[in-house]
Amino acid sequence: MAAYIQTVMETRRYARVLARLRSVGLRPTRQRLALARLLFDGGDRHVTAEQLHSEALEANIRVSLATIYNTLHQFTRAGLLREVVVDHGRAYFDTNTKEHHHFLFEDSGRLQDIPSKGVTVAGLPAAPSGTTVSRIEVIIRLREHGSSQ
Amino acid sequence: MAAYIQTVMETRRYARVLARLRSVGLRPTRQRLALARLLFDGGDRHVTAEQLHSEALEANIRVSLATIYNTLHQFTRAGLLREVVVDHGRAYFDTNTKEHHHFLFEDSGRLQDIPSKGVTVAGLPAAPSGTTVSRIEVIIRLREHGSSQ
DNA sequence: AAGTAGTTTGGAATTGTTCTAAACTATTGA
DNA sequence: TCAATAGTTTAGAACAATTCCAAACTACTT
Repeated sequence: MAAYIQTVMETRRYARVLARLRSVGLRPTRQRLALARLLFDGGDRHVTAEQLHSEALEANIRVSLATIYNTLHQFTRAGLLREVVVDHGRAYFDTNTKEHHHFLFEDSGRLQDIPSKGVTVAGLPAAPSGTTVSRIEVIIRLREHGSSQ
Repeated sequence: MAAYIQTVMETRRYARVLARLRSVGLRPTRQRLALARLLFDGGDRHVTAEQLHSEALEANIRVSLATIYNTLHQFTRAGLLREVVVDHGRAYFDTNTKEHHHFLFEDSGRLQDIPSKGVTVAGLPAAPSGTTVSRIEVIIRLREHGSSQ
């Protein structure tokens, strides 16, 4: 019985991802489905390409790094992911696409979400003419105590 | 007379940079003095290593790219510059070290200062225990109208 | 089942940056 | 003023993250 429910949920989850991919014009290939599962089953995450690649290999999903990059960018374009830039040299992809901000632990490079709820940025000048604001990003850089910084 | 004043100002500027370098334990070498002049004579700027390198070569200052990188980092450590991360793959160095935020023109990658004066970020949760805020960064990403984005 | 258009892949290429070891130069102190 | 020495600069190699490429593969259509 529990197993049955499990299966139903599986199927539903599968159907959802599948529909999502289709709706943005991406074929639901083996690789994309597997990566979508790694990315979206479970809470919000911040991953790098390398991280996702290792995870995939550990889970016995054979994917090339090139495909990881392709997929991350396609998902980002499709609005399933959001790219966060806090470290030149390394791109993070955030599975939380809702408006929110970040704590950045400078020592480890780790990111933590700050829900946008309640956070307000006031007193900003208007966007220069000819432009529109595409996003406001607030990053709070943190230093760990007692570390050699 | 004008020429004389010019010379005095030159000398003063030189003395200032020189003292500044000395005070942070950096020898005032030919290269560092020349780069300091390129960086700090004139208003606030956002430069990449490559940009500064080209400028130096154009101004007939023979410096290697390695030295550009060394110098930019040393100046940053000394508090003469501030590093801004908005683009993975490219490091920007900002000659404005006062607290302030940035407009980022997404299409061109150009940065523009927003004076911190008047800008307030409210409603942020406290820093996680064991950490202190080292800096709050606000980046307003702009999309240019009529461009192919 | 075959055709075709979209995907995936390994490996090469590219880009920005750091490293290295040798040559050079500012500073110190005799 | 000169030599010693400690800090700098440099070209080029090495590196890391990412993109490009052209060939092999696979999902979808008919």
